[in-house]
Amino acid sequence: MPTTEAVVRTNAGLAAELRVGVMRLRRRLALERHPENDLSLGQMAVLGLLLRRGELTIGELARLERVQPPSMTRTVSCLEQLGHVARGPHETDGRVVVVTLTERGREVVLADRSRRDAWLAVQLAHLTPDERATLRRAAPILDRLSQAD
Amino acid sequence: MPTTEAVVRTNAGLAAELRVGVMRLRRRLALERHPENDLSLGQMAVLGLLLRRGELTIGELARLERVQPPSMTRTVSCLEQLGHVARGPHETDGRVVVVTLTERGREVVLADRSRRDAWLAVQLAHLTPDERATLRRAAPILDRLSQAD
DNA sequence: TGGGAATGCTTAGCGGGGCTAACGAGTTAC
DNA sequence: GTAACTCGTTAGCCCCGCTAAGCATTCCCA
Repeated sequence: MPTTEAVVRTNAGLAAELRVGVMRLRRRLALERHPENDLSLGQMAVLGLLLRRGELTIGELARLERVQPPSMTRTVSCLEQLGHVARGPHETDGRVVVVTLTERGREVVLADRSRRDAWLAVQLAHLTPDERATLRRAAPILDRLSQAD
Repeated sequence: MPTTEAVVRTNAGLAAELRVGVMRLRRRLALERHPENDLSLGQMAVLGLLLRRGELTIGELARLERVQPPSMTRTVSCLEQLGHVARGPHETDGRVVVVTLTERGREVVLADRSRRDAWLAVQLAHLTPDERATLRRAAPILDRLSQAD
């Protein structure tokens, strides 16, 4: 029976470990919803993108989150119903829908994010500086991996 | 507008980056289902546990995956229907259900895992040795984070 | 300039997989 | 013997991926 350390020395072993770790951590993060807020992980991600990059189309949001358009349509519709986001027409292209953050959405995402990340930030504070440094380097790599073909 | 690097210097910023990265990578990994196999991420995780640790009860599986019992009941039922797993009685405690890997389940999980992790392993091979080393160190930290309260 | 191809979004519907609430069967403690 | 607890299940909710198919709109080209 190989130990975890030995298994992780191969790429396949590292792949398996990463898969399980990523899966479990996401599950844990999804759980961290405050009763008073009703933003899901996917909604958070979209509001975060709009906050950082200004208005975006449905298609751009879908590509950035690596999701199929129908999935993004649904998320945006939900956010629109909540009043956090507004749909608008494109200046020149009648097919395109432009999504913008409403003022209320801006407030909500900032407040919500700080609450939501509070749990994880606390856990991070319990790690050693070395471990935090590892995660700092790992985070962008994970994101890049998710964008690979 | 702060750059990503600056944001990640704080624990809250790192938390946000990790959240997004983990979310996206899990999505990407869940997508990597081969048409010929019908094992989902959750099913893989359970079969992997049984492969490594032998027979386990529903409750043990739920605790190990950090899932509520009803969720594990459903996953195990599905695996049982597929013939990859068998439910059995506990020796002394009539309440407990013991789950074991069938011979077929054993074969399937090994074949499936290698196919499933193939994509990720290829991506890992494209990274620099330094980046791979970072992920090797990060993987167990992610898993530990997922187990925190 | 008219018409087919391409593009952007939506609708409909499927499935995985989390959760809580409530309950029955079995066990334990008193 | 009975009350309290524990394990697993059922029922039902929600999130959030996906594909297939359809409707506008735009683009391109004969």
